[in-house]
Amino acid sequence: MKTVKEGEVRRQEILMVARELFVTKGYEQTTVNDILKIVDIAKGTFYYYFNSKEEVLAAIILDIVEEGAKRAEQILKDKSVPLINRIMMAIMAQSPEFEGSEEIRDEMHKVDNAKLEQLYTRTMLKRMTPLLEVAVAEGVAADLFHLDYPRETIESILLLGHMLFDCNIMDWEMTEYPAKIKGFLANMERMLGTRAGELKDFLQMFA
Amino acid sequence: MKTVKEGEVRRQEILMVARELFVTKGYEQTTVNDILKIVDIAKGTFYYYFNSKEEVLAAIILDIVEEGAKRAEQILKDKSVPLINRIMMAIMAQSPEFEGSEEIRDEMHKVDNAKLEQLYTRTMLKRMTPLLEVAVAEGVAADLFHLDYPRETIESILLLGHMLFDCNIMDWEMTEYPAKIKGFLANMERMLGTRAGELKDFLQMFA
DNA sequence: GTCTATACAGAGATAGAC
DNA sequence: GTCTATCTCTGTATAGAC
Repeated sequence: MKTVKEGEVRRQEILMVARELFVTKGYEQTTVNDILKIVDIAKGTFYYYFNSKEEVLAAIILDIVEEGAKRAEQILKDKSVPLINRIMMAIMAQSPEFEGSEEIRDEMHKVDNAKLEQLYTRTMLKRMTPLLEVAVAEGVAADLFHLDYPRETIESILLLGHMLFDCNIMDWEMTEYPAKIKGFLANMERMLGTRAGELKDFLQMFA
Repeated sequence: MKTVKEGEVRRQEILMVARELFVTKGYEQTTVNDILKIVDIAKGTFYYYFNSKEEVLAAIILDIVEEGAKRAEQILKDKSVPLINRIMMAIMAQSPEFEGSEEIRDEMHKVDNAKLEQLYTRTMLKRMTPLLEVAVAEGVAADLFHLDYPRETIESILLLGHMLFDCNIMDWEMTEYPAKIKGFLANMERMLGTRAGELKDFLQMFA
């Protein structure tokens, strides 16, 4: 049966279904046929809209990163919160939550999804670095931060935060996380060149 | 034509050929049939030795990481060199060189090899962390380093060094590298809690 | 234990008709 | 825009030779 739809509608349908499947079954475990069955289209239609399964992945990741960046942006502009806390919260909030469901995020990283992870890291760094550059510049101007390589430091912090909050690259036990988070915060402080302990109230959340 | 070889010999043959192909053509672009043609065996033989193409990849990466760790170990035990320099050199030397050929390493990262990269990172961290833990403990005992989360800090340094020296995750221009390396060194110093400038002679190499 | 040969299911991707 | 048919590749599973 042939049902014709307007291009953008069809495209969004494919993206929605694919995202749901990638996130629940994993990227590699999801076949193009799985997607076809649910969207109820033929293979040729799929490849009319996307050149490859990977292109679908890239589009989805762009959406996910954009959603995270929007949350981070909101947090960073609330000047009533101390700067260093805003930065930390922005990094945490940027992590994909998928409508608040933690279970789905866990699924995302349980499975073997090297491609998804790598593409996500790359895209996220590109999108988030400029946001944090502004925030760090604010801290430098206010004499809160003291550092010589802001751009490199931001990239490092984002990368480490990603490994910590989003990534399955280290197979840590739940019990190890408090130490990992405290270590991350301590090193973030040192790299930014803040007076030590500036983040103390934050640290107590993980004590 | 049937040539019988002792198991370990055949296994090594497959690994050698696969490594060459993965590195020159990329993991995804290399088919099992490519390997078969060169080793001159049947498909059944390949799957007699390995359960999957990915299992071959894991074996190769284990070898590569082991070679890097051996180089790092050598460097770390030469007590005539200042500790912080040894650590920096070990991190650089650990990076896969494949018999000294930089071209091949470039190939390795040019292609789309998420699985190879991720598995490498994981394996490398597992192997290298204990080595650096010893070195950092040496520094702490000598009152050179001052840090509260040695393990987390080592993981961070290795991860960042990997991103810098081995990884194609950031698409940096050649001209950006000096700043990236200097930034990395500065942050490494800060995380380890050395007196600033301890690495100054090292930094001049990239000035 | 080691190897060949081959057939086959299911994956991603393409070509061309409508 | 959509479809069907077809291609290549991975990986499984044979049956059997030495």
